[in-house]
Amino acid sequence: MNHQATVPPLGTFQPQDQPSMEAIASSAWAMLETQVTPFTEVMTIPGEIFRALDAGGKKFIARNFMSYIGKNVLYCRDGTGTDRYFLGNPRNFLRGGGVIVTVKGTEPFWMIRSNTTILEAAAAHLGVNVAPKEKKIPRPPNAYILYRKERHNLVRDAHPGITNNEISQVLGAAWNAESREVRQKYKEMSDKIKKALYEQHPDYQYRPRKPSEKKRRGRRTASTDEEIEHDSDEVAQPSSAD
DNA sequence: GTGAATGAAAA
DNA sequence: TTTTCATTCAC
Repeated sequence: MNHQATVPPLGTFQPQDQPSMEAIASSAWAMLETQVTPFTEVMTIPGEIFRALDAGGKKFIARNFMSYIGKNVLYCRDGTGTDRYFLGNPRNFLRGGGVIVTVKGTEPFWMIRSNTTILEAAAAHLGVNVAPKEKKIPRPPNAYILYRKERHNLVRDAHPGITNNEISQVLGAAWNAESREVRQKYKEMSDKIKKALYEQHPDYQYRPRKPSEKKRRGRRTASTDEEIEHDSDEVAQPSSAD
């Protein structure tokens, strides 16, 4: 408001109202220690407190906790949205679909695997924007698909109640019975469409998913009887249970 | 999500 | 050689 003519003593100013780092660390530990029970494996640290700690303070807290659980510990930011950090053995972060994400130059953070991709989570962690993922470009239709598409409605109207599967059977037979010229005509159409697609999307590339990751379209063949490879992404979740 | 046909492209 | 997927939409 108004500036008084108060003159602070020169050269003698000291931030008396600033608690020392040691004081912060020890009071932080005093508070966190209340979480410790004989079964505690992971400690939760409010973001505010975590940030008030410097490297030495964090080390101090970590050592104290280590002496309790007798295991190495790791700081991990909660990547699921809550402003808090976890401190515990890495194993405890890897259960129930949890993963530890590390981004070069930053502290690791923990998150539960969900619809959010690791890249998106990492971007959020860094407060950085990620280029919106480009929409998937559909495969160009082949000659038969074009043929079927063109006649689909005709067959429909001519056969009330007919199913799409039956339409496929009808048009599949019709296609095979079609003259070479006619089939060639559709082939050229599909080639034109394909060519146009490659001009619009020079980088386009057909990328079928691996033998079904999720939506396996049942194809049963002698060689399909093998057991499907299991995704063994071991992940963990901050859990004291063991 | 699956099925039912055909065929291109990839693994 | 085997698998996905592009079209369609009832189931």
